[in-house]
Amino acid sequence: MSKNLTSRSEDYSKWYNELVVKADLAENSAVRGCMVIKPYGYAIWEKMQAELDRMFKETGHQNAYFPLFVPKSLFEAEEKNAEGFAKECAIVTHYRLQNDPDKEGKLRVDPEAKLEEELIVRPTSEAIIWNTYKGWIQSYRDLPILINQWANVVRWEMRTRLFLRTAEFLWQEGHTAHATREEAMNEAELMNNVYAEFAEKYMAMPVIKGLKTESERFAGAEETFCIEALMQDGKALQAGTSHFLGQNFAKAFDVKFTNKEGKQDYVWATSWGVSTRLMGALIMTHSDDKGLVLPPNLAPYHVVIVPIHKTDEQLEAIDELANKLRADLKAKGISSKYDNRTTHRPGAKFAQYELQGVPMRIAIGPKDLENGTVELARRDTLTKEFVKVDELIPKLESLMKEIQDDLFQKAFDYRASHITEVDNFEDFKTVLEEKTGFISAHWDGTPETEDKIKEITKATIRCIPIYEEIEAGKCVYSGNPSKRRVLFAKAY
RNA sequence: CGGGGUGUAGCGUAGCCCGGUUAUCGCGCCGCGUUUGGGACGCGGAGGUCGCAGGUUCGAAUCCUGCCACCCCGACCA
Repeated sequence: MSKNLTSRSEDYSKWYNELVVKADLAENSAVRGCMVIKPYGYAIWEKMQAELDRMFKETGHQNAYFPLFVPKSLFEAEEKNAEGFAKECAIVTHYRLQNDPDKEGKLRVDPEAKLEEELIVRPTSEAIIWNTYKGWIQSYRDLPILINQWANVVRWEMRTRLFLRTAEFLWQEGHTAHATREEAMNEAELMNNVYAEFAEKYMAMPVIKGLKTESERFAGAEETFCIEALMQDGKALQAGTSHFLGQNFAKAFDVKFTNKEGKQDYVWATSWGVSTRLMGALIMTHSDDKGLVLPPNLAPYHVVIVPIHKTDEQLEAIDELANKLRADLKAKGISSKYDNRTTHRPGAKFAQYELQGVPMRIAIGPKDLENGTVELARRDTLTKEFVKVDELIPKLESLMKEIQDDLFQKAFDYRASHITEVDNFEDFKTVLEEKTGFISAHWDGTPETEDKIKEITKATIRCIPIYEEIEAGKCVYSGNPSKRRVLFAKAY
């Protein structure tokens, strides 16, 4: 089933609307490709943030915050980085409005209020952060600096896609400074591993850890680690990146330190980030035709309880049982919601919580009160069973883990069946079109071949997998010698 | 920015080619009643700058021009 996030069909627009709406401001609005994230969608992001933040802190990082605006002179300091982002920047040129003398009741930009120097709305924060680090670092004793920032950034993309590429997005960006090349490289790989662990353990989304080729690398980086995931429609998605920046930014911002030998050296840098794109990844990895399917580890609530009743007395009795169950669940760390609205019928509620992807659902009706049971349904398999009230809590505890594991396994099996080894270009094209997914093929290592393949097939090298057996062969396109296979795919 | 498409109520739409009563239908919304183990039903009701601006015409959702927005395909990208 295709899980195209940008589809406008009624079914899909219904569940995107549950999470998010496109920014829809006044007519003539130039707000383009931005998102309003609704409370339920934001709650999922908050769960992601909480787990990532914990993982960052466990690996020795601290949070800080840097300005939204980057003076143009700072922005352009690191040439490659500036060049990479130049085409997609929002720029502040004025700081004041005034009444328009020609149009009653309208405002215009005050031409007198032009800024001396334009401000770039950050598309990423390396420049402003490294300009700040300059003042913080003199000695190897000041290193390492291990800082993360939660922020919004703006990239004026030519074409936006809901969640995957919005003009403004929320993310975290880590920016670290180190005394040695080796330490910085280790940091970059460490954080890529943190991302991979988060993706697999919390999002139940299997990822491939790898390195980007030179042409896919972050602007200003010497090496880019990444995690690549495969969506249900067979397209690849870059889910996170971690960059070894070498001394590029230190040189651009003149950040030197005195090392143990008393000599001056430039600082070594990394940066790494994941964004609200991960919500798109989550949706496209697990959702089905009924809506979202959330892994328990990221669901805003794990269980929803729906009463079914005819009389007020029955509802009271169900309320009592539900509240007792909720207290027991809370004690076990399982979060729940009790929906005893009388304005909606049970069937409507069932459909709504399926749309929201709540992992487990309990329905309690008069028959259950008689029998001492409840009806338990799981979202991922859409199966239902009756469970004795006494056995419910341990059952839910084990189901939490089971659903989490099953979701991962299902996604893993799908991906495993969509990594295809290919040894000639005809097969390459056929597999790409008909089977989709990742293609593992030999590549001669040149950007020219990479470009050519992209031009012909629209497939790009998603990554050079890190943990894979090395095997020599011949390039699938040029026939030249190849040291190893790399992963190609069509990507979002 | 190039190629294609679409804009009609909160959402999804008919009507447009071939101009002509009060702009169609479904969902949703409001009221009353009956209902409640998978998206309830009946009756009544509210809700519209037909994307915007200009033009043609006795008359424009419909034809013409310009603009804007969105979607798909490129280029760009997390």
